[in-house]
Amino acid sequence: MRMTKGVEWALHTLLNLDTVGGGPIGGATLAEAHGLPGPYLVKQLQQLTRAGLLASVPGPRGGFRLARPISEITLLDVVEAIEGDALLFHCSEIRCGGRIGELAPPPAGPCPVKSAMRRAEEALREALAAQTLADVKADIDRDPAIGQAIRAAFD
Amino acid sequence: MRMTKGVEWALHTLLNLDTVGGGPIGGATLAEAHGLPGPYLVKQLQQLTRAGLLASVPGPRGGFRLARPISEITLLDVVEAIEGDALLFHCSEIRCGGRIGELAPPPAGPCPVKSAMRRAEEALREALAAQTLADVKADIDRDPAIGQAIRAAFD
DNA sequence: GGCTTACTACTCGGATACTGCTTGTCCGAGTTCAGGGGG
DNA sequence: CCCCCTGAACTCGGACAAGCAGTATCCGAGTAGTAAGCC
Repeated sequence: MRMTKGVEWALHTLLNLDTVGGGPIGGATLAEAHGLPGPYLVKQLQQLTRAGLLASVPGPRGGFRLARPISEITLLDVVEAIEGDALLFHCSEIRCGGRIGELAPPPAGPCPVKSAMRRAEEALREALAAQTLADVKADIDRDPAIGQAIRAAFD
Repeated sequence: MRMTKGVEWALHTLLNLDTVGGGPIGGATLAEAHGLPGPYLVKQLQQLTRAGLLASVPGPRGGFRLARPISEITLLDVVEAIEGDALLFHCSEIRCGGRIGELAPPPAGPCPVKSAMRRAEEALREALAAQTLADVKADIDRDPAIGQAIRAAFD
């Protein structure tokens, strides 16, 4: 039950793109800003592009730019873009296997264990969807020096 | 971001132990009930024992029994026992690495990205802690045939 | 007949292989920009 | 002097290895029950 590093990388990179603004920025440049392995970060950014969070422009002077303002990007959008839409708890329906499955017909309703876990998982998704990247950036901007350093790193 | 199968196995096994009641039940018997690989299920049950949810008794006629009533076992207890207490989102503090880290001193406060993710994760933990195994069992017992089949499988 | 004792069978417990996913890297297709040549 | 064309360099995109955690399995340590032997 561990989240991929790509989520952290994507979040910071999206925030950097908003802080710097302007035209597209190359994947290598974005990676150097945080000391990340360039090609692998690009792999994650491609998933963000497929999810519609980023737009990629090829060729020289190309790179990635935000597809929409960060106030319209939630944490859930980023997590789902990187991690996929696979659920946290996958029910294997083991209640229908083994001796219990042989002795009783498959129950009609959904698995109560699955339902209970699904409720908890829904709480996570709601909490992720309730926060946008703009909220996070407002927290970062309490210290103006940080935004200044980020802009300087991309010159 | 996928939960271990062991969580599902542990939840069903704990519920079975409560349904059957009585003395300890061997790991192999518990595994056959759901058609699970026996030795591996025992490995998970050992973690539940270490967490204080189960009590193990060695020797013939031994096995595992509940260490406390399921009304005092939450979903969070089970998840933490199996998955460990590692957080879902691990912050690598990449904001302090690369060019940004070279240009600016390490920020004082906690990473806002980490804080935002931590809030969402806390919502998950609260939702897991709010549900006990007794709640799940009450849902299962709506169909009396299921409990009957479970008890029959352990005869 | 009752008690002690040794044995056996069954249990948990940890140490040991195997598989799939995360992580990391590389090379190729496509596009823009720049420079040179022609009109 | 302006326009067109060709070349090159830089970008993204997907295909290709390495490391690690989850998955599955096995064998050893320990204990209770049992049966035999002795008093």
